[in-house]
Amino acid sequence: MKTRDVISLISRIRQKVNGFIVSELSHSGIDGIVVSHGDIIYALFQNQKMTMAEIADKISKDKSTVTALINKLVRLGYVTKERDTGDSRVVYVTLTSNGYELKPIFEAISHKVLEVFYLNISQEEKEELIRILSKIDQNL
Amino acid sequence: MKTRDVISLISRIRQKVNGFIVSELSHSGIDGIVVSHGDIIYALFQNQKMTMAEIADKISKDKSTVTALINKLVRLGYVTKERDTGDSRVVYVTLTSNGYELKPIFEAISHKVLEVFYLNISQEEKEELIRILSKIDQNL
DNA sequence: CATATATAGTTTGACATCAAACTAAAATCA
DNA sequence: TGATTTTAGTTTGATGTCAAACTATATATG
Repeated sequence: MKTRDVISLISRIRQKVNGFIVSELSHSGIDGIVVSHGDIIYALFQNQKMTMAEIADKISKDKSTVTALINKLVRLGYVTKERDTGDSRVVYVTLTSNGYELKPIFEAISHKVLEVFYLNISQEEKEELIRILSKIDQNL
Repeated sequence: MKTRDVISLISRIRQKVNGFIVSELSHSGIDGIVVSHGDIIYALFQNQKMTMAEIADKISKDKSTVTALINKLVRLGYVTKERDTGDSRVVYVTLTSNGYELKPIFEAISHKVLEVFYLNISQEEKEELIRILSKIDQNL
């Protein structure tokens, strides 16, 4: 019984975290963005310039999904697309200044989420959790 | 770093498990069903007769989502809907015989998923994992 | 009792998501 | 070099998902 429970538990936690993040974004006046958009922006903080394929790989979404997500971020003014001059199949995505301005907000939210997430969880427990989850991740 | 990782880890595991389940269902000749449908059917194995609201609550989905999911399950012949004779707002959902026939298949898949999921995870680790995840679930 | 409020589900519109088909360009290779 | 294959992205169609508006019925309240 516990066994099957662990999967619902994981689903539920993920869903709550996503809800939490979207709600926090909304509180910061950032609307119309879902976690996948956040993942893309987050990835671009670390990698100024990424191709569509790199983004798809990074956020584990289908490339056609990424097309839609990026088009929305373009519409919202957070990123721009430009074709590679050498290989014109390739599209590079970069943050606009509006996009960069999200960084401190994202960091604050990230911090806040983890604060709630890890409330009353000791350092040993955190490490144990990540260790076990990593093993499971590799199993699958 | 590890901190934010744990959330991607959880998302990734959930995604892999979902993919695994859908793939297994497909191997058993059951197509056009996603995990949410599975969750509903699973819930109905334990509770022969449920209202739409009960199902929504059980699988943590919006009631309008449940309307769509149930309509699909009706179309596929796995469940039936009928209105309460007393309170005609209420709709009861029950499994058809076709639906019941899924039970052994679901059990086999559930078993198989957990076998892979928990490969090389000791009993202590399982318990520790569930204990920590339950705390996190309550934090959120 | 009549009006107001609450409740159960459905409908509608928007959007994330995927898979499959498609387009265009690059790389391979014969 | 010309044909084939591979690669990067987009488009299209289907579907799950949610929130908000809506319908219909039941309950509460004056």
